[in-house]
Amino acid sequence: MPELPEVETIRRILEPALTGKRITGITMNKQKLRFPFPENFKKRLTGRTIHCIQRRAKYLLFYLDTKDILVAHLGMSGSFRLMSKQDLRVNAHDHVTFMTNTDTIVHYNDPRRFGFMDLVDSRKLNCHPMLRSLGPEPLSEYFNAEILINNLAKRKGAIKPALLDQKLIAGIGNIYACEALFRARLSPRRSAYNIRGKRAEYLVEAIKNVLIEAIEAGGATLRNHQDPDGKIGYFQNKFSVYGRDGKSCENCNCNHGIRKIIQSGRPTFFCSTHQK
DNA sequence: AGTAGCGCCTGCATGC
DNA sequence: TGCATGCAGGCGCTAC
Repeated sequence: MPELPEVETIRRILEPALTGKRITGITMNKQKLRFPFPENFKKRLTGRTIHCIQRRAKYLLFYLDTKDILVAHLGMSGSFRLMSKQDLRVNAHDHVTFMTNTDTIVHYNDPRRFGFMDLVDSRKLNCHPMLRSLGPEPLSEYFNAEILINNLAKRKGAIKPALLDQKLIAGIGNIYACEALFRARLSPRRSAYNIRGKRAEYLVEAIKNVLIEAIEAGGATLRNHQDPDGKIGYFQNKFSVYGRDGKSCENCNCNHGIRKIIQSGRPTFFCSTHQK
């Protein structure tokens, strides 16, 4: 599923359901997802208690009572599903199942297997290859106009692909890049280094606001994905541009409406009248 | 050194 | 109906 708001939504559902619970068994029916599972995956997790669940960018971090952290990334199609033991049913693409010392079990489902799981020593979390070059968390105080301007200064290309670069800002994906640029009234084709001063301030505000609103809505649900508790988010109903090509722009009376273009091989949706 | 393109996978919508 | 094609919320690797 997952951009930052969707991963945060999942975290908020899993945390109360799993905190303090002990993993009593693990079932896996694939050797690897995107990458092989780490050595002794089952052994290192079985018997461990989950202390808390945090998030960094689009990664879920399960802190255990050992020094290990279970790092999980959902790729394009990963999801978690909470169930009780009496309803235990394995669906297609349930690749990992966690049993606990309570009635709670968790399935990790991922049809495309672009996600992955790893175990990392908590003291070395920031050295993990997938985490060490991540840029600032957009909802933290460390993400502000000054930082954004700095990070964009050396970028030659357009702003929209730059927003997808996790080294510059962590957690934004294709939907929220499009939505944030619409809110900031900035063209996705504008040069990244050209965003300074007020424009950078508007963009920072737009990014923070769209992410916060999406989290409050329980994330966006596309293609029948479900949250761990079986519910769906509804932010997809509040998209201003994503997937709305050919429709009219809510903020102007232009004739062209919302357009779809391809940037760096990925679709971008915008209104060329509203966004400059 | 920064950036575009490709590949990894499956499921779904579309069009013939 | 059946099949081929294109497309999808991510990201690392490669080649320029």
